[in-house]
Amino acid sequence: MSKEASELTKKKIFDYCMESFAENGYSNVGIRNISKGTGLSSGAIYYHFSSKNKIAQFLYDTAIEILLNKIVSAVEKSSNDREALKAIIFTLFKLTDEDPHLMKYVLYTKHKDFLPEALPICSAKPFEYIKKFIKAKIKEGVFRNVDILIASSLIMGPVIRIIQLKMEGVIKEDLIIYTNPLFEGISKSIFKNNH
Amino acid sequence: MSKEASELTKKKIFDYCMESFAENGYSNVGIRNISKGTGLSSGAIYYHFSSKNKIAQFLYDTAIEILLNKIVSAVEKSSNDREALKAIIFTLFKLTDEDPHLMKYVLYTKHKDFLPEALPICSAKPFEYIKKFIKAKIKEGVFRNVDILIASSLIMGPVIRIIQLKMEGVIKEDLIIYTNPLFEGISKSIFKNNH
DNA sequence: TAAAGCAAAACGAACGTTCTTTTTAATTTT
DNA sequence: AAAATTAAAAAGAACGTTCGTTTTGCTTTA
Repeated sequence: MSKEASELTKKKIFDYCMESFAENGYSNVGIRNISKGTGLSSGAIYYHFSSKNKIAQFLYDTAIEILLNKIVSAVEKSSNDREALKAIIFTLFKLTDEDPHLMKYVLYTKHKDFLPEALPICSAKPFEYIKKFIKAKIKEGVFRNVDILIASSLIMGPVIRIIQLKMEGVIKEDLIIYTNPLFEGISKSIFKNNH
Repeated sequence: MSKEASELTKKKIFDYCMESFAENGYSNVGIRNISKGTGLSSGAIYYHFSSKNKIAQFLYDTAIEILLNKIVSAVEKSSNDREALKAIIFTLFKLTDEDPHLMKYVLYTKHKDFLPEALPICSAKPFEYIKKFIKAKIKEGVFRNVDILIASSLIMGPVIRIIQLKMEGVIKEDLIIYTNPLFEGISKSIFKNNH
């Protein structure tokens, strides 16, 4: 069988599990369920992944990497501090709109329950990157001089909250429309100069 | 057998399950585990609760009620708007310090995974109460006139974020020490007049 | 024709739950 | 007051089912 076909079935497993783990929870998704959902046999699944848990790990690692890349490139494209912060918010909202399952799996899942050695999500690379960004802006005197935990909570708290409201079905619309109003609110709490 | 003794064993099951469900996740806690943890037999457990799921429901309902009572009484004791908001934050932080398992079970659990008809936590009574409070303050012109979703995210987002950081082990200290600095930050984003 | 890809059946362990039996404590009877 | 009765409480084995995983064997492709 061709290598592309093999990669295709692997992708099929990936996609279905991302959606199903996110929507139904890891423990509620069995191999037989994945089998039915992908149209593959359990043997085929175990040919591509050595265990159910390894699928979850792979999903996690991949999702974290995607998220990190998007955030880094969003920040690097920005030409000033306010733009950078807004870009972070926009990127997270946009990704939630475009790939809700991925975002749900990353931000709305207790990975510790089935990935014992996974870092708490706030300590994962994307959020460590944001934390570093915030730290730098405090040091530069752009953000108010408050405890880093306070600062990152004031900034990321509302963002993550909005995303969770979307995931819980409270918000129906695309999240990107909330970028500006939320940014305005966050700005007032964290920027030293609100010109 | 005495009624008090019966209530005591029920409490024993309650306490162990609250802790164990919160720390290990509902699916990872079996009846045999509860049996071992409480020193009771599975028969004894099923004598007091008709199913494992019913235990989880009971925990949820009880926790929600405790939370609601604390928040309502905190708000009602306050003599002005700023005090009221600070009291909400303080109450949530204090409860997290005093009963981390309860708070973890309420705020850090995907109840939908095992309680199919549970409301999303943000739509549960305590948070609906807070939402009403925020709505009223917007109407009164105390808070800025922004979308209610934005307002509640700006206010509760950072609070919940701090609580989650504590639950993930990132924060070691008691949360109540963060009440004032966080309140100051949130104030700037939401109050019309920051005197 | 060897290897890769997959299907299907089967395995043992663990699950939630049920069942029967025993223990315990309070109440009633003598 | 002691003995008998009753019902609640708890124990623990057993049940059927589902779980993740393994095994075996058949296709299909390089």
